[in-house]
Amino acid sequence: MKLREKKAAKKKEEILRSASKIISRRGYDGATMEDIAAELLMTKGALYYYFKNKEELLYQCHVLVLSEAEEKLESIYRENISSIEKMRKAIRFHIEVAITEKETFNLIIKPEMTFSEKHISKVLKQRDDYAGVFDKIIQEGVQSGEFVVKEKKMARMIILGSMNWIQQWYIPGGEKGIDDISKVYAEYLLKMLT
Amino acid sequence: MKLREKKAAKKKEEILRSASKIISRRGYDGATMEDIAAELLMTKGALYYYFKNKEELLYQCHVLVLSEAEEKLESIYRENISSIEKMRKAIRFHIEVAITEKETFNLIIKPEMTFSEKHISKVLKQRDDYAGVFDKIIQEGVQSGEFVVKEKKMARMIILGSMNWIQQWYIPGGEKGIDDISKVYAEYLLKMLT
Amino acid sequence: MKLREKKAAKKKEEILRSASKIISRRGYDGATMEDIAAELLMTKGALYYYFKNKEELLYQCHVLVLSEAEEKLESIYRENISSIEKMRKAIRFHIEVAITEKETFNLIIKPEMTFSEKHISKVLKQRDDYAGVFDKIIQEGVQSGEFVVKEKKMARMIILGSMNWIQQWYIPGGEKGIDDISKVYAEYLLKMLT
Amino acid sequence: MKLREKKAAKKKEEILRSASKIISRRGYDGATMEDIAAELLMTKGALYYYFKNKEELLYQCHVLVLSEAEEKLESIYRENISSIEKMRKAIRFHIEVAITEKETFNLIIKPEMTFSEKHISKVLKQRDDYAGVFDKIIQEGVQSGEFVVKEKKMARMIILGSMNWIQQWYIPGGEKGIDDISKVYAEYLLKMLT
DNA sequence: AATGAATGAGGGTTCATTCAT
DNA sequence: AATGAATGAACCCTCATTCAT
Repeated sequence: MKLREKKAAKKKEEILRSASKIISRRGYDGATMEDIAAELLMTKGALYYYFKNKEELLYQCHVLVLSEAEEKLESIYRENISSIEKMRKAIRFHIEVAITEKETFNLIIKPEMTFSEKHISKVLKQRDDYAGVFDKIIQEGVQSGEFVVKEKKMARMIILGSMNWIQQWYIPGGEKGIDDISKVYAEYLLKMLT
Repeated sequence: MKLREKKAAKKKEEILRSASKIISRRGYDGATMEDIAAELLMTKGALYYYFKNKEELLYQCHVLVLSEAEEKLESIYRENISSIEKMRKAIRFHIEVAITEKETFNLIIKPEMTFSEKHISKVLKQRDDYAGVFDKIIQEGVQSGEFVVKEKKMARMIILGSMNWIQQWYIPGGEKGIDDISKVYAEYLLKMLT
Repeated sequence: MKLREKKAAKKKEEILRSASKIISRRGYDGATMEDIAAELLMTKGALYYYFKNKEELLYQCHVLVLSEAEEKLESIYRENISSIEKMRKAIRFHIEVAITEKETFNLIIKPEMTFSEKHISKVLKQRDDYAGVFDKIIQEGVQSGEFVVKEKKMARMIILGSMNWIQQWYIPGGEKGIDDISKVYAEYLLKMLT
Repeated sequence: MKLREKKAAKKKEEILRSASKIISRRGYDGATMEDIAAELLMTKGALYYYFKNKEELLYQCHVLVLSEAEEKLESIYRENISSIEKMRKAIRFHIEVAITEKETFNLIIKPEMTFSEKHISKVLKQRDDYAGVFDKIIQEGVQSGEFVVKEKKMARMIILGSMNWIQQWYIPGGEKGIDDISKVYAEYLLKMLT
């Protein structure tokens, strides 16, 4: 029983990983169920054994990717370091995820166009939760006097927005590596906050 | 003949304006040729008289929107004001365009997914040209001593990225208007540059 | 204009005739849009130019067939003959339709299983209207003293039901022709009414 | 072994009862093997242990339902009462079955559309056998002078057809109950025979 | 005796595209 | 310069059926 379920759960996750890869490569509309299945050496029909339909599959992708990321982010928030250091780590982490898992992170963009009413609110909630960790870091920094920010939400938007944009121009193996980018972004964005 | 051509050109532009509205409302895949035609009280077939295919139509949208925007941006750059003021104006302008013409500006995101190889390089070139104006302002500001920026390209990326992200959360008629947003963004981003 | 429209209307009717043929041959679920299109030497897609979807196509079949039949039935009712004679003619007509156009008449059976809520009420209404003509004839016959019927609705149900069942066993070119059947049915059913 | 077989037979019958319920509720095409299995708290696959395929399952439904009905009908025929009374009872019984077990009785309609050549002749034979009991009652009644019928087959067709049609309009819990309907039908149909 | 998992053939539907008129 | 009509490819999804376990 337990074994079976575990196997099924593993398969589901496997599918989700593949799916998010394809989806971000081709876009939500561009990624066909056939594509996703092919990547997994399955047939279309098999996907429907695990997921009710395309939207459900996509939604689960979103849940998987974002909850993992949020967890990691929270752990950074709980570390016993200065707010500046937390923000630096958070920036570094987010950029890494946004780039190396570009595939899955793209799902976050334009969710209204992808999700039906049934899921949209939950999707937005999860996004807010994730962004909320950045808010908490900023808030903490302001209270400790490390940051000087009046419009905290706006600041957070600027930080996240600028990082999410990286995917647009980042070229793997290009001149600048993730490390370089992270350092500069952290430096400049922290300059804005302090 | 000349008249004919002018008439056609006008019609073409009319189509492009409508098209970009629809496309950004529904997304590139979501917008059907039928939708676009309907908005113009035309039939699908007529569009093909003016444009070879959907991609061509989209490409022309991109050209139209971006060249207009670049022109305006250049005119700001040529104004006889400080670099800080130019940047403030540029930020204000870009945000305004990105929001009020969100419709058309969305075309800029993820061009590789939409355009075939035939157009992609030209599209990217135009984007670079547009971004180049920001580079020029930064460069000028650094030379004049107004800005202190070592990684100029990165700084520009942060500026543009953060602004382009606004569409993701901006709600027309919401708490914050474009003016408010522009002011805060300009303040914070300039804080980063100076 | 008028010409165009007429042409389209003709085509629509053509499609409906073919469709009802196929549908009754294979059943509603068994009849694929491909089958229907093939019969008309069209492609599937073309059908969707004329009809929104399969249900709409089917619904229009129903409307076409039943309104024609009702009209004819009404004309029998308006003839200047005895109620007995009217009933005899109506029986004869209905049997003929039910047999020779078996294809289309089968649509009437089990409409709840075929039509969605959107159409079901209209479909049932039309069926009632058609049956209503039989009611009128019975009513008239009772008033004129030709018929002796207390449960008029039931009598009508028996009459229509028995006739609709003919399709189940009738074999074209078999021992009994439509004429024979009609005569016997009329005789026996009238015996019930008088 | 014997026990095993008995157990299997019991299970088979259980399945058939459930199946006919589902099938008639949703129609033959509408009822999926999954639906049928679910009603029995089984999985799809298990059905295939007992029945070769869907058609076989349906065929066995038909056999079960009809042979039970025929048996009962025969017992009515063997009762020591007048032909009129037998017919009245037969009518009453058939209506009851057709309504309360509407689920299973629908299988009888349009068998050609459901069964392949392999089964069709046997299905039709069984239907004929069932109808044959009505024939016998009519025949007996004619010989005893109770009925006056020349076209006996036709008369039987009218009787059965009118009754089978009841499902089309009968609404459980409606104005008329089975008792009422049976009485009127018996009265009118007997009027036709006598 | 039964299950979970997978397959594969189709079915309805949408749409960019074409073309005669 | 534009339209109505049609095509065809692709897509999402369903389901009877199979099979290893």
